Amino acid sequence: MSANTKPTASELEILNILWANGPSTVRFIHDELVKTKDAGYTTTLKLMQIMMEKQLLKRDDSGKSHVYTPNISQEKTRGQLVKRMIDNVFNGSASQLVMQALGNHKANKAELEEIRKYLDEITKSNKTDSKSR
Amino acid sequence: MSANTKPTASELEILNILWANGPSTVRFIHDELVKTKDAGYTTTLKLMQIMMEKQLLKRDDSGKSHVYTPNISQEKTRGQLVKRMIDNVFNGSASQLVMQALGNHKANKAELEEIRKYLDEITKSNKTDSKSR
DNA sequence: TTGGACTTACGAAATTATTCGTACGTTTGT
DNA sequence: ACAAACGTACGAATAATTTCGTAAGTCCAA
Repeated sequence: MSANTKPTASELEILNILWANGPSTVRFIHDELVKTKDAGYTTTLKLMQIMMEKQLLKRDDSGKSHVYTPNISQEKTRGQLVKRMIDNVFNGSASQLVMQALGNHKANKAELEEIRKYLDEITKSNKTDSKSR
Repeated sequence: MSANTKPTASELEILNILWANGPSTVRFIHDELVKTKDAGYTTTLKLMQIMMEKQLLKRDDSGKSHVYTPNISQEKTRGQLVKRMIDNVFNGSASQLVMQALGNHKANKAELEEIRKYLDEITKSNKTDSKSR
């Protein structure tokens, strides 16, 4: 199902806006984009057309302005990108990545608690399931 | 000091080999690379020459074969890449990344323990230091 | 000493990603 | 009705990355 191409950096910017705001026109996306970077309108348009071809986006072209929707989920995309990073940068060790992320960023107390809770859940389901990986 | 260019995917492969094995010749790097992908020898050579220009590598060209050394640390590079991913993919939330990484990968018990220990350390130093970030 | 194996240097092709100009159609306000 | 505003399509320039062919130097064994 759906697309399997890795989004480029620019494509990811567009996807982020779509995931945050729901289905949008090129105009809307572009107005969001120029808040943080320079870009011509047709550049944004072209990018989104290419993303259509790659099946990263779907669109409804029944109205005057076309309305675009992501064709890949944020969740799945994040998973792919994280996996790639674990493989390419951390030699396959997720925990190395985790510790790098924690050490780097100085998470606040609430975040740390959230992570600990999550860790407890995983540990629990690991205990019942004797064959850990 | 040192380089600030972001290594490309191919460059990262080379850096990984160097970080794992220490200073190496093009021949050694290339032999490692072809274990996992197709590549011509001069392609590897050229890549490493370009990495020299970008100051990602240093080299000793006193001997017959030049010996290359990374000019950026694995630690620092990992930090940059993780930061970029947190900003671009996880809207600045390190804990989101952490949980994605943990949920994804099914870390084993030893890894989880390691992470928990690390978490404890951070929590402790957070407690003494009243102003958490 | 000479030829083969090995090396570096480097230009340039191939590939991929990004940017933009221009043409052209539709809508809208006057 | 018509011009300005706005929208899409699309070819092509530019830029960045990756690949490779070819030339030329060095080393060493026969």
